[in-house]
Amino acid sequence: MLLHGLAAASRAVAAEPARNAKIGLLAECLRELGPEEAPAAVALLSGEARRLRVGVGPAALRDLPDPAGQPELGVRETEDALARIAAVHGPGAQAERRRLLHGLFARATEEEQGFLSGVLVGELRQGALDALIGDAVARAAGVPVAAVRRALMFRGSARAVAAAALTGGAAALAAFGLEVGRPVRPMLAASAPDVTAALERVRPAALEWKIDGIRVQVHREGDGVAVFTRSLDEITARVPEVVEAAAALPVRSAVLDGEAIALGPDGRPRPFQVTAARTASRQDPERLRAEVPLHVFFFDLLHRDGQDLLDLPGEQRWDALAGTVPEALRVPRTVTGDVDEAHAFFRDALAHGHEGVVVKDPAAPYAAGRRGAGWIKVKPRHTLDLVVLAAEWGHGRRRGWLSNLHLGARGGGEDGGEGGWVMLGKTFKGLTDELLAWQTEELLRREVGRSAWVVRVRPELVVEVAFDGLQRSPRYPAGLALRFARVLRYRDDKGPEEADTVDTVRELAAEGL
DNA sequence: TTCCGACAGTGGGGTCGCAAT
DNA sequence: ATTGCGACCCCACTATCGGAA
Repeated sequence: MLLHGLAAASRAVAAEPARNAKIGLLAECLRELGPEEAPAAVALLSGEARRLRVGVGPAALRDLPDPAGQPELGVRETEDALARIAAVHGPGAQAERRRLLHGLFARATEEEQGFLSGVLVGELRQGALDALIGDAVARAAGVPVAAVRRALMFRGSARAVAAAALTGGAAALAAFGLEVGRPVRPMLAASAPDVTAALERVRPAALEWKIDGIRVQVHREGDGVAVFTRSLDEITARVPEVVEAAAALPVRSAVLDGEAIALGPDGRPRPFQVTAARTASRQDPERLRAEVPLHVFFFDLLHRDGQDLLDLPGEQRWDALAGTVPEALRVPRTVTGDVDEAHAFFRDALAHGHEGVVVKDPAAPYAAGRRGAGWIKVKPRHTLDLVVLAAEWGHGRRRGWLSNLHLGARGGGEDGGEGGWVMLGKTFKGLTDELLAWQTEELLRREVGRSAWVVRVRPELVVEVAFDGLQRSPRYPAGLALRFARVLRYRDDKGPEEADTVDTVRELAAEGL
């Protein structure tokens, strides 16, 4: 099949609102492609092709050659071309990548160019990613959806699962299982506003500290250890402390789930930025660990000595973990049905400088790759009343609306802020369609200037903003930025002169927020 | 040669709308 | 009613390349 056909299918999927219909369109397309070409199509459609690190982003897509008049690119050929671009490294790489990219785009029609750009920046916007594509693979191959889902959980790659399903059917999918050394998709947590709400959903529950580090999945086989991130990238060489901790466990083989975090000499967590920088760096790990030591807190055990545990209830997995991992390497935990006791545990986690708690259903199996209701995270919520300084035009379904808000605190003006307002960050979250329409109108009424994406406004509207914490910022004038800011509501009862001041924010930061 | 800007990619993430159940 | 999924974009950071100093 030509890329043309795939691009057309993607466009049809985007235009179709119903999920079953999207799956039907995708399945039909995969059937037409057949087992030879469908895996490549799955890689392109699901965003997996991009994860090869093609090295092409929005900037490289800004000036492109004129499109071809006639479609001629094949699906397989396109995937191969992207892989070739990804393989280019070293001096002259940018020029060579550009040459290859332009060669590819010059052979693509206008619609194909748009499709390829979407693939490369991960913005296909067809309303179908991994999950729906998985369902489409199941339908095209005539196998149960559950079989595909399970294979996907054990094998991050939708491409590989599609190839197996379409050539070997259910039997081939059944061969996918937990393999020590190959990462599975980590189980994710839903969230609740507070401990009480979480316990209403799960009771009694296991509560564990929520550690603000990076997720690690640790595989041990004999003397060998491999460490993977949440996105299944391998970081073994960067985290020797984790490797040593796993190597010392009294097992032949194990797959563990946990969180790695930089702790200070007092045992209190360092800011997330410190952990992130440490684990992202590929410099000499021995020097790094001397400067910023990591600690690992394990909270789950998926496999031990030849036995898969992930279908067991959480309680049993924890018991197995407790029998395998010393207490110092386990996340602090309690089991209770009592709301007061749960609150006390939550407060204790915060008192130790941690992020909050994860409330877990003791009966829940390990639902890899799902944001199931089995785990619920709870974090304290802070709020500020801030002023809207400007807004950016939205994309996709927010096109035509002012979406992303620039948020400012009241300041003396000596902070480099404009007109006495000090910008602390942006947010586009928490806005309903109704609110988007309303704020677009109200903000345009207050417009004082604009550039390509940004409309600056008179600082008159006050929003109540929730956020998780404050972080050091090299970008914003106060040297501080909000973490995970989202809009709760517009304060029509407050004028800008009643907004929170940057001094208040500084005090919060000093308190360790 | 060294420095620095631009870019890509990765870590952490919350909330809404809607289809399906 | 609830759940699952995709879309909407945030901020900080490192690595890399390539051109300026």
